[in-house]
Amino acid sequence: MTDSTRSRVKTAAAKRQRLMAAAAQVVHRQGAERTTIADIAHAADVPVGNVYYYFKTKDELVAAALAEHARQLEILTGRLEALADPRERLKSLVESWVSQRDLAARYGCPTGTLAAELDKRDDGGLDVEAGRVIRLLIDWAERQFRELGQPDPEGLALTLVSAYQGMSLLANALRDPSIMTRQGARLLDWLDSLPEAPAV
Amino acid sequence: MTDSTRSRVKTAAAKRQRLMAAAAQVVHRQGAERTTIADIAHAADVPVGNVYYYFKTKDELVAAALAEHARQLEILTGRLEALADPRERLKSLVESWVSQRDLAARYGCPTGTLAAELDKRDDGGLDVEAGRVIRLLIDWAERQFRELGQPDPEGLALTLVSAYQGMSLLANALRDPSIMTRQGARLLDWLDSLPEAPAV
DNA sequence: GTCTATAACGCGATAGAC
DNA sequence: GTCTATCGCGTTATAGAC
Repeated sequence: MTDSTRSRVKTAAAKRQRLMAAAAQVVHRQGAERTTIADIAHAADVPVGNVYYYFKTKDELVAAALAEHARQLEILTGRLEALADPRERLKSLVESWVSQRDLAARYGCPTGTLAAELDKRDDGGLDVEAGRVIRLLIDWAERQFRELGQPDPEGLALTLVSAYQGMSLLANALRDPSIMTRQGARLLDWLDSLPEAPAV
Repeated sequence: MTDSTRSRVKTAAAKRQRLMAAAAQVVHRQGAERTTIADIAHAADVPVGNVYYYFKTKDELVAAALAEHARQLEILTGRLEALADPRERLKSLVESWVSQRDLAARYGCPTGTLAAELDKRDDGGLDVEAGRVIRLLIDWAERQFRELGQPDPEGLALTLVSAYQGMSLLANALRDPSIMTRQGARLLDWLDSLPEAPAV
């Protein structure tokens, strides 16, 4: 590979990455259906017609947005692993949700709203892909509850993520960020109330 | 008003009602954006071009779908008022959610998914209207918690509706109706655990 | 590899015959 | 009051110049 080739590849990869990030952001704000290729191209500062060189269809761009959300989630959980106590990891997760309250009140949870939208389709497997991204979060939470020695860690993980999706949707529908703060506080109390090693 | 006029009016009103019910159903399944006027007209068995006689724009049809959901909600809560104990009313509400688990797993909560979709717009006031329908449910639940003598009835109502929206979204995203059953059971336990008249 | 011009299509909305 | 034919627009996707 020559230098010029490498530089061209690097530019192409960078453009592709810019398009992925732009797709994630614009789709979060406008929804997949209302977002046009031109919207994403403009946000990524890439010529409109050129987008098809990187993504053959619009659905591929939506899939890219999902992958970008999955990447962001992995970055977040990766940071949380630095904490020694799984309970602290979970509480820190809740706190990061609350810190995003203004964004959630305006556009909802990026993955949750996208999953809901894609589930209205009968074609393609994009809806299944969205479910997989949400599963990543549930599975991570389940591992934390298991480490805490909780019975039914999957049920607890489901409850936690369900609470997050619910409070995001309500904060969004009622345009009220304080819902995130108030319900987040309830979740923190709940996590604190769980016994360290419950009787079996 | 002559007999013939009344009969014409009655037919027109009936057609309008059919269109409202069809809009609610089709929009729930396909989402507002993917639903075309033709889809609704076909479901209501009304000639396609004739729809505009009853609803001037597509947005008016979406608003009609929201109104239909509000009407269904009032029918449900009206039935629950027959129960003497507010705790039983709330538990019965949860049970009705669980009984709709297959529909929720396929298309989510009708009002919640529609609200999330409409909140992606910056125009019109349809998103605010969707928030109002969700508020109806929260306010009703709040009255029940207040009758139960609970402190912070609004917070409890928010938690309950939030849990419903969250479990509906997860059941939908993961295509798993058993999530409604399991999280519904948790909600019933929670309602049972609330003291009748807590210390002030 | 990059970008422009345009084809092909589906949709909401309207005009006007019945 | 009812319905059909059609316009105009915005969109995805492609063909092909550079």
